[in-house]
Amino acid sequence: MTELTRRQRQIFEFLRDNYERFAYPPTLDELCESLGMASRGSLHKHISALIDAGLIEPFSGSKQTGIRLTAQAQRDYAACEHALPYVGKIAAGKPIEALADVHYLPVPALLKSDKPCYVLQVKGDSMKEAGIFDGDWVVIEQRDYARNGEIVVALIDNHEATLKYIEQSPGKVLLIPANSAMTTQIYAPEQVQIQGILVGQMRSYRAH
Amino acid sequence: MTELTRRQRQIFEFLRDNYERFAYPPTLDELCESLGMASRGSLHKHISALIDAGLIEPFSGSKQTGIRLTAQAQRDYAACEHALPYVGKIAAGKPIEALADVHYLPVPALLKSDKPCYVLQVKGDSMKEAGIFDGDWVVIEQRDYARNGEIVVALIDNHEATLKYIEQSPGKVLLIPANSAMTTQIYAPEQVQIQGILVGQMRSYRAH
DNA sequence: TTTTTATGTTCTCTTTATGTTCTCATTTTA
DNA sequence: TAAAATGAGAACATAAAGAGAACATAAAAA
Repeated sequence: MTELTRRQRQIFEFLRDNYERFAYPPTLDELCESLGMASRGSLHKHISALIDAGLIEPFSGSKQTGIRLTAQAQRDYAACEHALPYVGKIAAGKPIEALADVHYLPVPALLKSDKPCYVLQVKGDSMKEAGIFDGDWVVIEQRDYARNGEIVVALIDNHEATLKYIEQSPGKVLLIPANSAMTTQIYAPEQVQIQGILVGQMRSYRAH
Repeated sequence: MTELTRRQRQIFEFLRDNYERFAYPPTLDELCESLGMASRGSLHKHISALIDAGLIEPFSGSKQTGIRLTAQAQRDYAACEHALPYVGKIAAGKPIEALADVHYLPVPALLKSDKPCYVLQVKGDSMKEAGIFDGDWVVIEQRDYARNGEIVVALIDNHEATLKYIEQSPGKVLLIPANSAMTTQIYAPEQVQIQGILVGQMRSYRAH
C-alpha cells in the first residue's frame, strides 16, 4: 500500500469526521460540493486511492450508491500513525461502554502487536487472579479468532462484551474468568464473537 | 556520515520538537515559514544534509508530500526525552540486577509521576496477589520515604532489594509480600532504605 | 418494456504545488 | 584574510491536483 498524498489524507479525514452528516452514503457529486470541488473526475482519483488503501469502499459492491468508510478504517488508520485509540470501558456482562469522543493513548511498542490495536479500561474483578484489576488498561489486538488459552474480548449474543480466557472445542466455547468466585460460561460458537486478543496491560498506582 | 553544522542541528531539533504540531508532514515552504526563512532553496540544503545523515526522510519515496523523521531518529528522541531508564531486574532477596548498559523505555505519561522515575523488571512471585507477576515492568518514582500501604522498592541491609508493601511504625518497618506463601519481614528502620515507590506497571502478553 | 437520469469511470489538458539546482551576497569561523 | 556556513532568490522539472468532456451502466421513470 502506497502512502497517501496530502490531499488524499485531507479527504479521508474529511470523510472520517463528517460521514455521519450525510443522510445517505455520499456520492461523488455530493462530496465534490462538500469539498468545494468542481470536477467529479478529479475527486474520483482521490477516492480510488483511498479505496486502494483500504480506507473506504463502495457502499454495496460495485453499485452506484455512494461510498462508505471500511469497517474500522478510522481505527486502523490511527493505529498506523501514532497512539492507540482508547475506545471505552469493558465490564463483564455489559456492552463495551463506548466513549463519545475516542481519544488516543500513547502505548509502548512493547505492549502492542504489529496488528491494529486499541485500548480498553477494565471494570470489575472477573480477571483478578490473572493480575488484571479494576481500572487497568488493556491493549487489545483486533482479531476475530483466538487460540485456546488466550485472553479475549468476546461479544456474546451481540450484546454483552467481556474479557475472559477462551477455550474452544467443536460445538462449544468456554469463557473462563480468572476469579474463583465466578463460574465458567459455556456458549454455542455462534453466540460468541471474538473482537480481540489481550496483548498488553497497564496500571497506574496514582490516586485519581 | 559527516558532522552536522550548527544550523542543521538546530533545524533537526526544531523538527523533532515540533513535528507533531504539523497536521501533515511538513513541506519545505511550511518549514520555511515556521523557521522564519524566506528561501526554500536555502532550507533545501539543510534538509538534504539531514536526509544524508539519516535523520529525516521524504514522507513517501521521492514524492512531493513533505518530510518526516526517520524511525531511527524517532527512537533516539523517545529514548532521550519521553522514556525512562530501564535499570535492571528486581527479585526479592537479591540486589537489583543492574544492566551493563541502561536503555530507555518509552512510558505513557499515565504511568509515571511528575517526579523522576525509572523502570525495573520484576522477577519472582512475591507480589502476585497484588497483580504483579514475574516479568512485569514496574515504573518506580525515585523517593526515599513512603506512606504506609504503598508498594516500595526497598534496600535491606545495603544488600537485598525487594518490592513489597510497606508499613512503618516507631521502631520497626514491615515489608509485606502479596503472596500468602511468603511471610512478612520485620526490620529495624535503619536496616531499610526506601529507593522508590511503585507508580505504574506494564505487562506484555506476547511470547518472547 | 423503453427512455431518461444519476452515478461512477476514464481520459486529456491545464494549473498549481513542491522539490531541486543554480548564482550571488552576507555572515561567521578558523 | 580565506574558507565555510548561511541565506535570498531566480529558474526549472515534475508530481499533485483540478477542470471538464465523453462514456458505460445502474437506477428510476415513463
